[in-house]
Amino acid sequence: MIPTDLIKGSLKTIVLKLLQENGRMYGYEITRRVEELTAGRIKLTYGALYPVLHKLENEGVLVTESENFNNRIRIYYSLTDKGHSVIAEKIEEMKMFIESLQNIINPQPGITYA
Amino acid sequence: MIPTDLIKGSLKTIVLKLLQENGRMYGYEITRRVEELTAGRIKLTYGALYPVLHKLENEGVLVTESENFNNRIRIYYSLTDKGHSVIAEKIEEMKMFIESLQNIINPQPGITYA
DNA sequence: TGCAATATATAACTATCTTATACATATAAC
DNA sequence: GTTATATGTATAAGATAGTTATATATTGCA
Repeated sequence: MIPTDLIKGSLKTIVLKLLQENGRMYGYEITRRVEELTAGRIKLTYGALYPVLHKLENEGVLVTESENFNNRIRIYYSLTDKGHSVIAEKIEEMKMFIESLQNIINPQPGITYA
Repeated sequence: MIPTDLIKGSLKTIVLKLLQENGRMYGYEITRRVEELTAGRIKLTYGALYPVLHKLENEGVLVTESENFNNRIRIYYSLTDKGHSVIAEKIEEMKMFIESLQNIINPQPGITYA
């Protein structure tokens, strides 16, 4: 398991990226998918996820549609136009972050950035 | 520039990794080296760095030696035995973290973990 | 003489997540 | 039948870890 400290700052980017890939998803589904994609190494907690989803909705990054499935409510989230540009930016930041971390943990002489 | 939120949780690992690579370093030098290795994309703040160094020293992960250079005090930090095993562990976590992030931001069908 | 770089330090504040808790249904196992 | 597990959303209290601002002091360059 990856310690939560490491994951903290990436939560928003992870959520938005999944919505970009999948069109729309509900909260529970997002946690499932993250576990799947990371072989169980990243488990989002609901106490973190739902407040973030609500916040992103309030910021106009996400919109919701409520649906009923088997007598259970599902609240689907999807990206707004603003959301699409936000995630595009966050992905760039994430790539730079990963590249930077790799330069630190696996230093190679002569490595250069574009 | 990479937003600080993303970097937050990685601070300890970054610091310890540099000490593992370089034997011993002082605080100011660490921030310089991180900027160098990341093309200025990661800038550690002293308000974060020094408290972390002190904490790691208190935990027995680091030891210090004070030296005088040009009438300026330099406090060199280096890993203890405990520090060496701590960073080894943290590097493994960091690698899993990076791998996980890559699976999320760059999803490929059929990707599997070892 | 003034500014940038070098060098360490801490306190107040803020953001963000964890942990615990709450509520509610469906389904499989026993 | 009833118990456990999975599904599904939600929030409040507390902890953690960082940012921002500030302090102190020397060197070297313009």
